[in-house]
Amino acid sequence: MRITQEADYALRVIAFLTEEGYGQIIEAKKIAEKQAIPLRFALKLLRKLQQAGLIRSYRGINGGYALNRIPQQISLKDVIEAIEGPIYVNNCLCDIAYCNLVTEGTHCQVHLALAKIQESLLNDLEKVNFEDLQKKK
Amino acid sequence: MRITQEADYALRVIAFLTEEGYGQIIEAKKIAEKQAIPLRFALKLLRKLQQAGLIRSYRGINGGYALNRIPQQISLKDVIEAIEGPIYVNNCLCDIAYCNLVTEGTHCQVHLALAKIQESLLNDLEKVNFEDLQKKK
DNA sequence: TAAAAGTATACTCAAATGGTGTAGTTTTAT
DNA sequence: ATAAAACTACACCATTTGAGTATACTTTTA
Repeated sequence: MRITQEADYALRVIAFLTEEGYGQIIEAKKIAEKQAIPLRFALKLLRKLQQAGLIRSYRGINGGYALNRIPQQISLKDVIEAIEGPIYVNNCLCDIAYCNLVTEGTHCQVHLALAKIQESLLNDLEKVNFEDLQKKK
Repeated sequence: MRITQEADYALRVIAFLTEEGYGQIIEAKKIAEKQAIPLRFALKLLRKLQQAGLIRSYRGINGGYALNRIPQQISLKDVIEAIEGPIYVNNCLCDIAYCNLVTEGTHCQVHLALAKIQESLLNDLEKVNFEDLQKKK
């Protein structure tokens, strides 16, 4: 019931890019140092953020990474899912094949309850964007 | 961001004991079979539920397990934490030593936001009890 | 007093997680 | 043109966690 270290790093990377300003290109080395992330690990994680369309990269000298959307349009959920894939509170909600207790095609009461918990969690994660986070500083 | 299979099993065990009725003693073998949990694994998990005070055990012939509280007083959170320990949405919220970005003794904005998410999640998990779950059937 | 239950502890195995290493490719300042 | 500074791709490694199993008990009661 915990996000991974990698997702935590990723959240802080986006927060950092937000601080530096939308449109600013920052090289991986600086990002990694400032956020205390091992460089190679940061590079890998940055690529995932890029593939998810949250940031874009610039190669060559003076290259680096910049936000690809305004901070207001990036939510906690976007970042976590960019790293970990879709969020599911339990296996069964991810793939019903995991559920050995499916009764006539529907979930059991426990899993229906978890589905609601999940929905509310996703909602909460979607509501927080990085512009808000920045403002609070 | 997912509960473990073991916690999922545990939720269903409590739901099952609720169905069977408060005060009913059910042996591990039956619980395991009905919930499709490997027997030895179920035994281990049942002990955790017992140590958390959610169920109690009866040894010897005709022994088994029974709820130790009325279903209304057992929440999803109680069961999950009995198995997995306290719920933390990220490492840093569990132990601030994990956080390499602590600024003047307080959490960074990202971690403050996660703390709120966690609070709301815990709240949701606490609100659902097994009497409610049972009623919905 | 034997059998049917639970208890305790330790082990195994596979997958996930966090992190590295090597060998590229692209871009731009000179 | 070209060298250096960036990103890219992919494969590897070590630890931890998760799921499940094995062995040897203890307790209770028919």
